[in-house]
Amino acid sequence: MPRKLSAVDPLRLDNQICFAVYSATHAFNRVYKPLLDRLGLTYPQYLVMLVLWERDDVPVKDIGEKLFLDSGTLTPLLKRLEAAHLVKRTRSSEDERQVLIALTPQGHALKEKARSVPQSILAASDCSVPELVAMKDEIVALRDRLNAVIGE
Amino acid sequence: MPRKLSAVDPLRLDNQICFAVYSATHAFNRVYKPLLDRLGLTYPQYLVMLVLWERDDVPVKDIGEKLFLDSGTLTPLLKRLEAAHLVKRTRSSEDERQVLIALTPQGHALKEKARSVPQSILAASDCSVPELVAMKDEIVALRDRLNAVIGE
DNA sequence: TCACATTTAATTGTTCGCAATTGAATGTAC
DNA sequence: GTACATTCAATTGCGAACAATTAAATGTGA
Repeated sequence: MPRKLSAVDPLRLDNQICFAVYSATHAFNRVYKPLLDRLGLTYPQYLVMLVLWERDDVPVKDIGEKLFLDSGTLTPLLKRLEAAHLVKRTRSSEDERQVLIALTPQGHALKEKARSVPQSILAASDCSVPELVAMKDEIVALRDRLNAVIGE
Repeated sequence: MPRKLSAVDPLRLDNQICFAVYSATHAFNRVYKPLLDRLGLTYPQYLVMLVLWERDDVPVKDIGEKLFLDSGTLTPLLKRLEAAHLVKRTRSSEDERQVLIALTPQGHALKEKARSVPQSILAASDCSVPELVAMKDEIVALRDRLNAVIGE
């Protein structure tokens, strides 16, 4: 007995892993929204803050490499973070092409308010930590294989 | 011997499954770009066409429910598809609140040109079909759990 | 040294994505 | 059958995301 044709149709929406990933991204965004509203951040801004909380006083390029974003996205985003008094943008004196991004005291302080975010997300995902870690590793591996192809 | 602190820091970028998903979405987008350029479509437009190739003459709302997008996103996107002569937008006579989206002959014909896309993506992902299907199912399950929380 | 390439951010223009609002059509309660 | 609520698409405004270009600073080779 042949399985349903739809189960193997390569153009069927439900068979696309890319759509699974795409729609999961938006689902995450919607879960994050109320949590990040309290911090006054959007999700991409939150990602930039995660990078800076690990290490700040870094050039825009470094942030871009970690987040896979370019200056066309980051420049206006960082200006908004600066307008919110969370970061300071300073042109490097050693290499005047670079703009260094440093946290303000408020930017540092916001980390404390952000500590509760990951566990809220964990609760919403309704999934064990080991399961999530395994999924994350698989998705990162897939992403890296895709990115490898782009470079060709 | 304790494992590295960074391995369990919940605010560390590399520990965030949401960032894995977010960055994988962008990686997919970049792989799709050259393929979809040949069809004259963006990735979200391609998703809409996938929906319509399964069944057309459907209201905007139905497309939105399948793709988790609202009219604020779809209305301008569908107008661009109409300007490209791929779809026709007609207000329903039975319920004048609805706008029905139907494929034009060119819209139908584009499906043939799109058939090669999925296998190019499969090749780029450098992954077996069963592995991809398993990942897709896990991600969809996670997405649905996240979406369930949003409705609360 | 001087021409040339490379690096880095910023800018411009187009397309998503969504919240909030609007306005018209439809459904429901009384 | 008239208020009232609901549904549906469109609109507005803002923040990404990215391609393409620009401009300034730096590096390199002859």
